[in-house]
Amino acid sequence: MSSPVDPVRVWTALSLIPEGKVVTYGQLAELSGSPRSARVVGNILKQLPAGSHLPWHRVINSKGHISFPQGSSQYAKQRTRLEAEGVALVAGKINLSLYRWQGE
DNA sequence: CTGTTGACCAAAT
DNA sequence: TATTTGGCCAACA
Repeated sequence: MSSPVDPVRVWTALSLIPEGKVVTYGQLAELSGSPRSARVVGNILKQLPAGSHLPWHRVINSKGHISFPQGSSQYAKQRTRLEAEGVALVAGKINLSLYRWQGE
């Protein structure tokens, strides 16, 4: 029994992530009601309009890394936004046990 | 229809 | 500890 991924639920869950906290793609998938759809969530984020106010930068992968190639403008953007809200990267990596959002 | 791809993940090697 | 492998789901050719 598989439920399709509803982009609206992803956007909603995303909007609830507090400043200074992060979630993984897999976690956002389960918060959206589709526990096995981490990759699909990534695709949905990719398709967000440029002007979106949603905190897409608070989503990282399970290793604590930003899922963009280092040196890309997107990587720089995400990193800058994270650090601006107090999320530190040590050796390019975020400490999940410290910054991961524990849900509501 | 089959095969490939991807802002992913966890287990096995 | 580092890589590879297999699984996942949706979109696309």
